[in-house]
Amino acid sequence: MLTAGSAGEATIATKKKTTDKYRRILEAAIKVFAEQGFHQSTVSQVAREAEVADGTIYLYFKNKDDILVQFYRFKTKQIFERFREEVEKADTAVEKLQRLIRCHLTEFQKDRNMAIVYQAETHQNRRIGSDLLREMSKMYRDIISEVVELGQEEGSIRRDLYMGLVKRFVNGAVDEVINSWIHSGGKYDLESMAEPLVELFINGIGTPAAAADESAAGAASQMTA
Amino acid sequence: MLTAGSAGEATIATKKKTTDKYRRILEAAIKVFAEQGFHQSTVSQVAREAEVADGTIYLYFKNKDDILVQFYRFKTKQIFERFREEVEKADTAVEKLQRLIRCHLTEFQKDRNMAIVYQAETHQNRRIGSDLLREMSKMYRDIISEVVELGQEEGSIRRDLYMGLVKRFVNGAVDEVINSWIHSGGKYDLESMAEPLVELFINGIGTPAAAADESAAGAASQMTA
Amino acid sequence: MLTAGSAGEATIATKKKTTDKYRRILEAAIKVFAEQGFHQSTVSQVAREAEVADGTIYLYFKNKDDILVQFYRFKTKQIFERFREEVEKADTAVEKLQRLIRCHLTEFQKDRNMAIVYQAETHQNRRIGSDLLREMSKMYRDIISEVVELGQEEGSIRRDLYMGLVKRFVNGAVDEVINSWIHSGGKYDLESMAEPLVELFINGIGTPAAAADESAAGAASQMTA
Amino acid sequence: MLTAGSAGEATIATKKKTTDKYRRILEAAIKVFAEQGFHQSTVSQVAREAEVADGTIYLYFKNKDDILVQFYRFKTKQIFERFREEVEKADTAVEKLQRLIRCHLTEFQKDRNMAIVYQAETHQNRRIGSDLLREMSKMYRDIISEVVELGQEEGSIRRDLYMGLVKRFVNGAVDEVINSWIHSGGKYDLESMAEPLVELFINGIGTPAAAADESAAGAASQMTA
DNA sequence: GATGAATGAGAATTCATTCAT
DNA sequence: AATGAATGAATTCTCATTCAT
Repeated sequence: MLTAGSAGEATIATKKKTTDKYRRILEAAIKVFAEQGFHQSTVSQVAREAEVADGTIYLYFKNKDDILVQFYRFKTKQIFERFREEVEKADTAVEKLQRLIRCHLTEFQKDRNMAIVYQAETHQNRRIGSDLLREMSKMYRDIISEVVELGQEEGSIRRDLYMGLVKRFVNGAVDEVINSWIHSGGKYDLESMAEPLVELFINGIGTPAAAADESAAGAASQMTA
Repeated sequence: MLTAGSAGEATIATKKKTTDKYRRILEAAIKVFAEQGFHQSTVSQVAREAEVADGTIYLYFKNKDDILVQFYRFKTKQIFERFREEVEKADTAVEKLQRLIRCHLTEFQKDRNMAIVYQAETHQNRRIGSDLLREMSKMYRDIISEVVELGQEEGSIRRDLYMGLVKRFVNGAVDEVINSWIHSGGKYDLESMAEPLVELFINGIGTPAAAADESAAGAASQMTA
Repeated sequence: MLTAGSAGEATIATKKKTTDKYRRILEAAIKVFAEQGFHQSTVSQVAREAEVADGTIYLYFKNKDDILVQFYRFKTKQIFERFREEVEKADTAVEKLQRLIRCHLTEFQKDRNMAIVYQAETHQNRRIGSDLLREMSKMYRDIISEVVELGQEEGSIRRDLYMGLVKRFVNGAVDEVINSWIHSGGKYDLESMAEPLVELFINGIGTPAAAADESAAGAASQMTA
Repeated sequence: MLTAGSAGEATIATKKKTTDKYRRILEAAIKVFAEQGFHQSTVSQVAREAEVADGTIYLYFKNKDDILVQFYRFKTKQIFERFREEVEKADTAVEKLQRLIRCHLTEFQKDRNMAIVYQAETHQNRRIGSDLLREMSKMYRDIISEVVELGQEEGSIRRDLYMGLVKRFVNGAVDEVINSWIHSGGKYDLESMAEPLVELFINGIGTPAAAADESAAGAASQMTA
């Protein structure tokens, strides 16, 4: 999970060892943070879990906060790269959306510790610089935009949508599904929620008949900003 | 906001003063926590903001955590009572849903500090006993259930819905809308998001045509558990 | 136990009530101190036990330490008056000694809380001014001196004794017997230890034969200062 | 005094330093506690006296109480080992008793701070687990038992003795002699009290004549349990 | 690079004492 | 005299961070 894929598979032994230790610390940190929460965790606990000395951590990270920031930055980048890959595999908007959501759920299901820390920090917006948060938000929005715009061209997605709201609508629902899964102790299969969730995004909870009625009133009040 | 409505509107002067100080501390705490985060805030800062001595806080709260717990417990109760009231004012399911969402957004818009602390804790699930969190989740689910079931009877809401997912779908989207508003610095009007959001819940983002296509495939994969 | 016998049975109602409260606080304090130790006890606990307000305590006592000092001063005086009375009732030295020891044990057995606090403070020599402690030590020594001197005149007590040592010898043994009793939970009868203890003081643990041998060597090394 | 003899005389420099610091803290603590009393002393004062940082203390001791407990446990063990050694050096009961008492007094005279803290805690029975206290009491009793039983076989010590009482009799007297010495400011020679004290234990304060009279009455009331 | 002992600033909490009512 | 809410100084303990080895 935390493989620094882009780090270029260091060729020198020393470098390799170094990277190893970096990864070991990061993974240990996520485990400890997931179990106890960031504030309740101590640098010593992370060091013990990583089987390094306390001081060693400061050779790889500026300070305790930096562990979280580096994790978050790396993970965000990694996840969005995966998202892009997945979305590109499909042709239609609906299929793209489905792949996006499934990928999102699958990635978080694969590593529950990561999921816990990632979700907690996303909603904490303090330690993680708000720049990073904004950037992340934008990346998500860009993906959604692309998909929605494609759907609009295809005729499968409505044209009267406020993109900012659609992004929050999708992102919020997925996040909540993940949070519920975390709180449940990760007992059920998260990935299987992808399809029904997308179906809700597309069709909503209303009946077609009601939708027809609603559309008259609703469309009028639509935000278009 | 933080008026302990049920505390019995103390008639004696002494009692009144006591309640006053309790409220002053609670309000100060929420302000400080909102600005700096719970962990970054010190009891001394709260005391200074409330203009009381550090020790005074411990006359009203068991410890630092207890401030948050009492706030959360009280606020949750208060909010859900408001939700119930609002929902009952309307007759149709769609109207009920609209009132619920609008009320939710309005309440949080009214007090940004409260909103910040409340949202952060809801996604923190450490300090706040998970019992309280579960209970809160259930309350939300119950309200949604009622509305959805009414809609199903009316014929305005689909019958093939997995209630657990619908709850997360709605709750998640609303939460994300609130979070975005908080991060934006509370600059725009939150309440105005209610209508378009509900419209999305009802109709989804798909076009009726696409919905017709999708329903064939989608309905088959619907969770009904 | 804590009746201020010498206070003169106040004749005015107000005065009586006042004295009552003073006694109530003192008794409550001894109970609380005995159960938890002086430092572990709080003024509030004493107030609660005495059923008065915290502030009331400061109308009768200068501060927390003063409660202990007043108790100790009063109790010491009371005890030594009793000791004197008892000693005077007998004619022979041995009988006087027996009455003294029995009285000592009986008084402490009568009120275990008092015993606990008294013994602890006697060996603490910090809070209690060392003046008081010295005075107490002197009183004990004076009583012992009298008895021993009488015995020497009678011919029942040896003449080659260093009084300071005899006082410690007797006082130490009695104290230890009381301490053991306290630690045992006050389960057995303390008073019944008086007679065998005095018998030990008088005869020692050696056999007469050995004593004869020993006396030759022992007497030579006797302190006479 | 506080040398952790059994700690294995660390051979590595690092280890040595560690042990050094442990001892430095312990010695500083005893000094500070002796001067001000345990409760009146602060961890900071101990740290200052030991010339270490406050936090360093917590590397070697679980908490403030633990300093006292470790001191007491170690000292108790050390003292009783010395007692045993001394007792074994002599052949007759009287000589053994003399060596025991002299050793007891000598050890406490050697280190007045230790003596103050040790005596205070022995009579405090709160912080020090009562298990430890009971164990200590038992050790003392065992030594006394051995000596007394030997004396009974030799014919130098009376057979009609209640061992529990004899132990308190001896222990109490010695303790009181030490306490008096402490309160006097440690001015005179404590060791010199050993011989006259033992002489008192053996022969008592009565004259042989009186003893003869007394024995008739006394023996009858002797506890034999 | 790696270590881990040492540091000391900082935080929560307690509680004796005061004082307005 | 009595109250008890309020105070704030004082204390213990934690833990991120440093640095000599």
